[in-house]
Amino acid sequence: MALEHAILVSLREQSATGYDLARRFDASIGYFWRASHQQIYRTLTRMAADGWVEGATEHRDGATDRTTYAITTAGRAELERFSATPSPREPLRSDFAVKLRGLLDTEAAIADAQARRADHQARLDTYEASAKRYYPDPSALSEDDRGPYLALRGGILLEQAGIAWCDEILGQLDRSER
Amino acid sequence: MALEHAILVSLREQSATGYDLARRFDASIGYFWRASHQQIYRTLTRMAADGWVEGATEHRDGATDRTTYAITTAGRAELERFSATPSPREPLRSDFAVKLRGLLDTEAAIADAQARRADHQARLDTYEASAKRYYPDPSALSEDDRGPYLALRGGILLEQAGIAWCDEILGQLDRSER
DNA sequence: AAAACCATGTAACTAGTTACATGATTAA
DNA sequence: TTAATCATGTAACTAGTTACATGGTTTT
Repeated sequence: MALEHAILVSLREQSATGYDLARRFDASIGYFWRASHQQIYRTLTRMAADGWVEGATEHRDGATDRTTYAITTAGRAELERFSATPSPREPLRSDFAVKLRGLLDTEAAIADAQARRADHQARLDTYEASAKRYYPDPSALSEDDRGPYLALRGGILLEQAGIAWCDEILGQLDRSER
Repeated sequence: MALEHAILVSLREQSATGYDLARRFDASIGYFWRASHQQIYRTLTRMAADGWVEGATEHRDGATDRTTYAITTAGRAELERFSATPSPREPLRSDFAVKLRGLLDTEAAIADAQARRADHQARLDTYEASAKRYYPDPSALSEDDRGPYLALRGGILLEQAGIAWCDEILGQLDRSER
């Protein structure tokens, strides 16, 4: 399970509250692993019990208590163990491909493909802006940047493939629709 | 949830036992939606209760009873409803990308990328063989073949993107390793 | 004779989603 | 003064995984 590991990766970069993590999971690390705040709080509690993270609670008058989590030595060890373990391939589950496979409603499929294309394009734009901003010269990356850069490249390649797929679908279905 | 719909798509093509479906989920429809036999039997029971499929049980002396499921009118209606509903984008969850993002062990990452590349290549070979066999002339597809062909094309494009990603990773990490 | 395949499940567990809930602080 | 943001959760539910279980039939 990688939610724990995604959290560890993020906390290694910078300690954070559950709330901070939830926001990071809306971008950066969240490009590769989705998680809701409910899940994050639940998982942080378990990780603290396991000793992978340590929470420091700050009482603030008026405002809600705030717990900032930091990665522990055991957490770092776990990340190293994870890092050395081959990752299983993610099981593929695509509503859209299932729908295409059983194609019944061409017009709906066209609308769907158009919406997906726009979504892919929007993400691609985000990723490319990130790449340009943080890694302007990929041939001269610092050691710390290589991993994040390559992860981002994966996102870019996947979005591009998604766009190419939508274009093929639209090409085929639009033509046969007329 | 698309497991029900993947089952309906498959049963619409041909009625089947749970066992048959489980095997189909190792190939064809399973290229786009993974499911274990346990999940399939459980889901078929619920779908029968919902009236989307109908099971006919055959008692065979000596051998285990066998229930063959067929899609019902209600099941077809549900498939049409599904077909007309925009599909949400699948939430992205990649162990491998998380690992890359927090890159700690370059050698392990290289090994991982090599294994993934081989896996992508193997699937790509399978998909391309399927495409060649069943849809030798994509410019002249029958109406029934358009959906399955386009779904397969999605698989092909995704695997190609996966291979390209692995190659970039290996290019970067191999170079910096030496 | 052993292995693979046919055929169907139960049980316990882990992961993820959806809905609901609370209450302060800061920016428009 | 209204909306957005900060901050944290509980509860109920749905989906998926892992381990275990049974027993006949066909192929090597």
